[in-house]
Amino acid sequence: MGLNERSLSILDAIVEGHIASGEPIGSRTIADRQKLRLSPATVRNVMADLEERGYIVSPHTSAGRIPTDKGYRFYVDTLLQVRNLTADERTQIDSQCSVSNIRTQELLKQAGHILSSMSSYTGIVLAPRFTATVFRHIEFVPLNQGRLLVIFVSQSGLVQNKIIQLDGKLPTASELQQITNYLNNELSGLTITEVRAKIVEQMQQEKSQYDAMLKDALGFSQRVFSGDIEDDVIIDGAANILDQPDFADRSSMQRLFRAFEQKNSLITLLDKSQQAQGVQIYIGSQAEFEDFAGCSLITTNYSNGKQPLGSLGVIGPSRMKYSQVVAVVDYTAQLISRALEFRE
Amino acid sequence: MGLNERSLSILDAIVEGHIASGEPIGSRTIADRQKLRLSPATVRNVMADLEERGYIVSPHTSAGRIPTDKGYRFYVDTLLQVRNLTADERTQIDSQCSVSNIRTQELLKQAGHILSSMSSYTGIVLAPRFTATVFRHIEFVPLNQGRLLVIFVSQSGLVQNKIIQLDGKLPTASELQQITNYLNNELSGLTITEVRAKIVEQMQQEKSQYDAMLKDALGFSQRVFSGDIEDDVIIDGAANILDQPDFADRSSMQRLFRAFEQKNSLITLLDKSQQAQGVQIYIGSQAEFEDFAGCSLITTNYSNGKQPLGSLGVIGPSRMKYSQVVAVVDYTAQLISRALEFRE
DNA sequence: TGTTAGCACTCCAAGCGTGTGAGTGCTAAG
DNA sequence: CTTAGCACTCACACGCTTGGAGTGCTAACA
Repeated sequence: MGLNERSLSILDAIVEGHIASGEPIGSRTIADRQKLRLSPATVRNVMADLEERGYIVSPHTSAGRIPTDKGYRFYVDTLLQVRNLTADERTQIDSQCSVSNIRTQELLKQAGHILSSMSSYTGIVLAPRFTATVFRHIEFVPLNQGRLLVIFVSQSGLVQNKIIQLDGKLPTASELQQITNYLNNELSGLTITEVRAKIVEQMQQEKSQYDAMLKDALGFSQRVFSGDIEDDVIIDGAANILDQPDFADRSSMQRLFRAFEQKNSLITLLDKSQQAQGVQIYIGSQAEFEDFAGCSLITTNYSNGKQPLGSLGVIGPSRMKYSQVVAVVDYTAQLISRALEFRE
Repeated sequence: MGLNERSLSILDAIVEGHIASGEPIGSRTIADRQKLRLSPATVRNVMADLEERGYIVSPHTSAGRIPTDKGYRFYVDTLLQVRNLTADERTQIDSQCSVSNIRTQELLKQAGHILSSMSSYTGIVLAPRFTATVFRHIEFVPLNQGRLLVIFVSQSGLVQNKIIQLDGKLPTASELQQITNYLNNELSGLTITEVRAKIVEQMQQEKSQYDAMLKDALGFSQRVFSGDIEDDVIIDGAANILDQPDFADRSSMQRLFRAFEQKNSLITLLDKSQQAQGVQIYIGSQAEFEDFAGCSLITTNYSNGKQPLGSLGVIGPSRMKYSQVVAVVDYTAQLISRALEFRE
């Protein structure tokens, strides 16, 4: 059932050859550059076998073979040799990243830029889920027309804001201050998810029915924390995919750019990879990845040293320089994790 | 020197014909669809004249004529008839825009989406310059590692934040509160530009040398307000330009997408249009617009009823449905202005 | 039995000549 | 000044040919 030594070696040569050149690879090319000296005819026999098993196809009768998605999958799972970054690449990355004294959001943008520029594909970064971050501070600023601006801050310094419309009477400044103090004391140190639970719990307690301030406080905060906060994805270097001959035709470019604008399917994938361990590779038209047919996505998560916060990675053609990109993604994630280590 | 009635009419027909079809327009086509009945030969004479004056060119000997940038310029300045939006289009726009109870940022994103979807080109929105907005509120949240999160809010509810690194002793909570109160009292109602001036002025006064709190307050705020805050441009529907046959070739697509990623040249243009009155049209390789050769930009500013806040518009090929897009841009700006009327 | 040389076959891509149609500029007549 | 007529140009599509790359198959060989 499995592939023998020789088949592996030939499949490897086909995939790497095709990644390097972009052209279909013929039996001759393989026979020439192969350590185990084989004639093209023998290689052809093996290739016919590999084709039957679905690892490679030929675009037409008289062309060489190119890997299928299954072929790529097999390649990254078993044959791929991840190389280390050169010292040069490393310094290049380090110099693009100023870790200290900077907003988390900026840091993540830098990460996106590093990913795209080092890979020459498209860099993507999923910002930390706000619901998973730890509550630090809340602040109310009354605006005009009965609108109330609510600002909340996570332990790491991530800031989110929301405007709520108050219908009834407006609280006075001192009432607002009271509410602020109350919430800051009660909720500090909880994750947003925990905050939500706590609010619901407290609202059900009898006490809240009689204490007007408490009632207001809970009412506000429920409205604040109830809506979903849109997940934030940073995309850098989308234009790079225009350089890829793999997407030269109009329609596939359109498909990709629309997918980038949509973002949802990216979020799903990045979210999944956030929960996983180590570097993940999604290939071609694998499930949940239809919008990105012909692409591969290499991701891993970043953390604050304690828990995963988000994930980052690179999207490029299936015909991708995996060994390099995996190294870049991995290193960038480490860099970002270290930078965030003391923030959350 | 000027063009006579007939030349105008023919130039108009060429531009509109080419906008509608994308093809070069020949003398025959014009002669057929023209009110003033002229033979193709006569039309040809006029066309030769127009070509000599630089309003049109023919891509090759045996093709019709297409407008030059100068031709488009003349067309939009003198010949363009802006049509009104149909009731249908209007409701379509209105339905895409929920004006109330929403963050300014969201509102502007909606505007971008309206612009791109209604024009089927690319919508762009320049968010209000933070420096031009009116200061409302400042808040300090201490983070770990001597980092201080500063949040400031404009009158309209726009929130910006910044992290500053404190080297020396950290202020206590009550000192921070004092500083907060002081700044909120002193600076409220000023624009950020005025705020900057005031800080400098106060720092020069003798008093600030002796009052430690005041010194801290001024020191912090100088650091906060000194850096430039990146102008924010919203781009929606960049993928739409892939539909345009005008940018079918690889290189011009790349050029455009890179320009979108850069943003600076867009900001320059949008900023300029913010200071101007009414709808502005930039065409082709006009000065400051080299990155967008082959494109036109239609913009106008939006306001809060008192002063211009930012600008919005549409980028598309020079061969653009000007009459429709101008109407869309204009209407959208009105919509946004009305929505922001009571916010600032 | 596995490997290899040889051969016929297929198919793409590039090159070339040709015909066609659209559109022009020019000239001479109205 | 306008127009009909005509010769000319050029892009584009079509068909044809050729060359090369690569395949599958078969038969011989170790």
